[in-house]
Amino acid sequence: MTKRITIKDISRELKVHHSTVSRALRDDPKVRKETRERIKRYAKKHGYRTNMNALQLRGSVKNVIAVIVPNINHIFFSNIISVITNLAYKDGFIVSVFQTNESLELEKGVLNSIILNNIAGVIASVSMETTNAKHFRALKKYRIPLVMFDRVVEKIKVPKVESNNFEVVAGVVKKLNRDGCRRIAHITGPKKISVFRNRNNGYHQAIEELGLPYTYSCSPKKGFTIEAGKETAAKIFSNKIKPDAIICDSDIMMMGIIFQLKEINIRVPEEIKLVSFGDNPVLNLLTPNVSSIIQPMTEIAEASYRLLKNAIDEKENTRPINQIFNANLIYR
Amino acid sequence: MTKRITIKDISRELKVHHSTVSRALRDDPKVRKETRERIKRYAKKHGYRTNMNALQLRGSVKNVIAVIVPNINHIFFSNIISVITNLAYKDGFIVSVFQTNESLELEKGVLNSIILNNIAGVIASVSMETTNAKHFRALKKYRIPLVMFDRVVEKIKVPKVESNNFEVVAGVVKKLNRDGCRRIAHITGPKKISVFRNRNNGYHQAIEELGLPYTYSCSPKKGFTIEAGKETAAKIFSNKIKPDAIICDSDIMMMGIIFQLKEINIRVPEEIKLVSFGDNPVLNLLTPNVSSIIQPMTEIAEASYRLLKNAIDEKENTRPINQIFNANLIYR
DNA sequence: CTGTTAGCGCGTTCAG
DNA sequence: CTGAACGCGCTAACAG
Repeated sequence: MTKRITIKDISRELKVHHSTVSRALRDDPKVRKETRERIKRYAKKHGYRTNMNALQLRGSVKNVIAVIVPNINHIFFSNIISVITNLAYKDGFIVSVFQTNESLELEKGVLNSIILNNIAGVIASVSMETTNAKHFRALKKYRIPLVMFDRVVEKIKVPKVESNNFEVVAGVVKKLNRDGCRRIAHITGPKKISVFRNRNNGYHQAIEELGLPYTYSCSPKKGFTIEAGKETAAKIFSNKIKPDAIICDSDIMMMGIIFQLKEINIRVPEEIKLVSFGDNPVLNLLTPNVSSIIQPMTEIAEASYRLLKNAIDEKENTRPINQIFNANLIYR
Repeated sequence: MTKRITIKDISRELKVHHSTVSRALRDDPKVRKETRERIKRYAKKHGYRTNMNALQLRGSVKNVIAVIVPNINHIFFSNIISVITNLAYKDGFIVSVFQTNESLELEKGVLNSIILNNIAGVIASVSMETTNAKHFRALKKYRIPLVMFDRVVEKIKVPKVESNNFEVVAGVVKKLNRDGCRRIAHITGPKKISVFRNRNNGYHQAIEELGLPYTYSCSPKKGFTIEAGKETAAKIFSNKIKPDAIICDSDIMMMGIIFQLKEINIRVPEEIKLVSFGDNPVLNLLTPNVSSIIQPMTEIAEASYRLLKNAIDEKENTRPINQIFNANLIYR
């Protein structure tokens, strides 16, 4: 009651050696069946639990997986975490969640903490401030497998899971153009982060192919917030030439945009068409005039976990795999 | 590179005893400054990290906190986790997140896993199926402090953090009545869970005080989903007497209700007034006709963490504290 | 100031 | 079939 029961306690009580107890508890047939059962019964009765620390100290197992995200609060990330947690649980892993709050400094600290706690593997999506992968490379030194998803760093050779960002945005631009839009703007994130760069490249590529004269793209300084959406919309519509369509990488920001458009009496979709990466089902339901690009969150999460699991089991021999999943446009 | 560097490795290399290295690394003044610095320099250069498992095995530290929630995907819970994660990080704790998916069986498994991994402390909100606290009581046996929040189990004596559920719902009913509503319905969760029972009690108490003839309350079987909201709304409006106001404990369900009301052409708020516990800022923004009860999520998370931290530090001598925070109605 | 020894809980030899 | 001894990495107590 007052102290955790150990193998030695059992051995003392049952007058057998603790190594016998150890074997019995792991169903080693080398222990006589009778003794085995007696030991197991006693153990169960007294609520014996193997001490994971002792196991891990011996190097035989690690059972904690780390998930690093910029922000747990975002539906996209909380969904990913949710799926990973469920999968990991089935395999006997615990999931520790780390949140960088979009700060590189915090991200570095988080990686430190992960190494300190010798964790089995890491699934990560980087902060907006992250440009190089130096701190992630440290994991390799400690033999901790790493998988990146969504916001990946290109310079590091690890398995990665992404959406087809380039293609989907290019497709959206063309679709909008077919529907008559000629001044399409793209609100995205820092170019240094591949996911945003890819999307923006897809945007520019399509604009160019279509030969449209107007381009406008920008990225908020302080992360994707409703406030940033409002400000951005205000800025865009203070310009002389105003867009007739906006593609936005964040549904949270899109909220702010919608809000601001109401303020200045611009009707959606008559005067402007809106498309956003829409992970929030609530938002999808409530904004019948806004088109959504739906990312296959479950698939991304499953693939990320699977890749990490393989790396932990050393099935993948260092050959980094990139998996791309298709996002789908729901056009409204 | 190939293996994690240990204190012994350093001691071998630097021709000192490993205990000296241990002391030096912890800035023990008993080690000559010169030696100390030499050791620390070497350690840093070679990327030495203390092995947490060894520390934990010795019983000196535990640095993992578990947070148990029904569902990470819900804004309320992901918010709580976010705040706790940030706070815990500052104190050197890692946060492991466990998700019960509203299943009692899974919850039991989760607690097993927590005990197995001897974790420093637990912050929990129970599943919808949870009626007794037997599995939680096991934590006590292993001396793992527990704090419950939001969905608490009453029968167990641990620190708890809740909103003023009874009062806030009673207040809402009265407010609605002042605005002319006479047939107010309450959609809640299982009565076995205190948070829902308290809200429903507040509802009934106010109805009674006001002497209103109409009462209607129900709870979805399968948890709070958009689908459940649609079904519930459909059911309510197939009855002869229809409500002129609905209070809903879940904003997700409220989404389904709004949707269904549109289907059957009932106008909000002219024909019916809607109030929901609204944790989703996006939803708040988008539904100007729906009133929200805002829970002080940050405060709840902070208080929960603080209580747990105190329990871990043994500042609280087993005296269980209940903290109640006020939720606020934003009336629209 | 530094080295020696012991032990945290466990699994794995290696002997019997 | 079972016991004895050892070591994982670290710190604390004791001894110089």
